[in-house]
Amino acid sequence: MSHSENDCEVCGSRGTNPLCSLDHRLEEISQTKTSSHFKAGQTIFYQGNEPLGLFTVEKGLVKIESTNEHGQSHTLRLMGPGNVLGYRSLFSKEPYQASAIALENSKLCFLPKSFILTLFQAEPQMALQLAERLAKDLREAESKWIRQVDNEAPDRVAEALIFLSEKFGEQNWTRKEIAQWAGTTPETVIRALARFEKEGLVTQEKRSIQILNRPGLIEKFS
Amino acid sequence: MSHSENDCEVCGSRGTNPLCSLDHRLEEISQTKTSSHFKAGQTIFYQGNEPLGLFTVEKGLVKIESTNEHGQSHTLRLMGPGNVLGYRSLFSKEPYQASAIALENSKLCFLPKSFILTLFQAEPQMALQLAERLAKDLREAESKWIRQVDNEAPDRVAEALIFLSEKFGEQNWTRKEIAQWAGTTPETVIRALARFEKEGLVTQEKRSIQILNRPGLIEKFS
DNA sequence: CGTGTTATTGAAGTGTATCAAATTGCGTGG
DNA sequence: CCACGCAATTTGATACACTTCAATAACACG
Repeated sequence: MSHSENDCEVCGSRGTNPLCSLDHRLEEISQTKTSSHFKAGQTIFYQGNEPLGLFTVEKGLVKIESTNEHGQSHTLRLMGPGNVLGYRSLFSKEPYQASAIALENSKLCFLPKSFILTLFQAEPQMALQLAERLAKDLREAESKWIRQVDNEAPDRVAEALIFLSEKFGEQNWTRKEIAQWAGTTPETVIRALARFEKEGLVTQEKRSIQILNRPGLIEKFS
Repeated sequence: MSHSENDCEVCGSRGTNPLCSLDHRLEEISQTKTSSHFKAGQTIFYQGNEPLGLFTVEKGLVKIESTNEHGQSHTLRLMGPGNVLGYRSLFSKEPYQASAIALENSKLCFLPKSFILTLFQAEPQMALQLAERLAKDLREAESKWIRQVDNEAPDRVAEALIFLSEKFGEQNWTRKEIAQWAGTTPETVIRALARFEKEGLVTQEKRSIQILNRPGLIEKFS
């Protein structure tokens, strides 16, 4: 038996993705799924629309971002290889509360809602694994609100630097992207970075940021 | 057959509680559960501890509150009759990230973790209903972070007034409790209330607040 | 090589936390 | 039932962190 490029069995992100954790369902999933490519900047789904199903990031990086009526955007979550997209709306039976946008050229596979629901019926532990993800997201979201209240902007920038580098190391984040994650403005990010550089915590070369003293940054927000 | 006061079959919060939605399990649940009373101010579970199981609010009001190392507390969620406590930690397999404290004299019933897990095995749709709650909590938590970033303190106070009165009407909230919900200080709440009173949106009689112009308040944060 | 995006810096204004002090209101025990 | 004590509320003054706006510089890209 030969495997095409689109075969789940040879997918690199299979190990970390709860949707593909069941060997005996893999062939069925492989046949049902659709593979799609998105270029950097393209939108995978839009805030306000009805959920279609679940996406899995096979390669690339996707941000979940919410835009208010004033046009200001904030980054809520980031999804890399093996991560699932769209489960919040699926579980809550609500429209998407945010848009999903590719940050780099990405490959995703898609499973329609009807199939997912049948799968949940037959394999409840799969739903439970996604619910576990949901519960952890909730902890992170509530923690983030608290830190927004308690910590000052530079501390949140420090936290953003640590988080973004830890989870998506190679990425070259813009000041604006860091601001949208830290809940502040690009100018404040720049001034915080200048201070961190003076304190010897980071260096800035052109537009890229290198962390010199990780513990020093971590101390700022904990 | 006679029913005791502690019989699930005559429990007022049965209709809204996903844990008691299955008629054919009700007797089993009724036998397994433990009923407990908590006076206002008493703690039901503590941040940092391992989850024991799930609580259901039968009567009263409970706040989920997180306290940081500096002793500042913030209210994350509020639970009234029919609401379940402790599901986040149960799903995420993490310790409690916050404490649960009774705001008024409350009656809760408790089901141990082992029983819940068996129940989930047998009745997956029950787990899915809790996951739906989780997904909605996540939406609310992420929205709250965004509003903390975008809106000014008085707007958040207006929002707190609307939310708290809508969901737990009769309650007489202190300025501090409003502040802990709105992510600000009691002083700022007081000054916001004074402004709202001058604008004819609310009146303050002693320590109680009456909303005069609901739409006017809503407009402040939307 | 030019054009648009991103980054940087400065100045100005303001919202809100913080601290301190006075007052009000409430519950408790005498 | 009143008086007391304590907590909650209120008000004012102060400080400052951060947003906002604007103008310039650096860089990436076609």
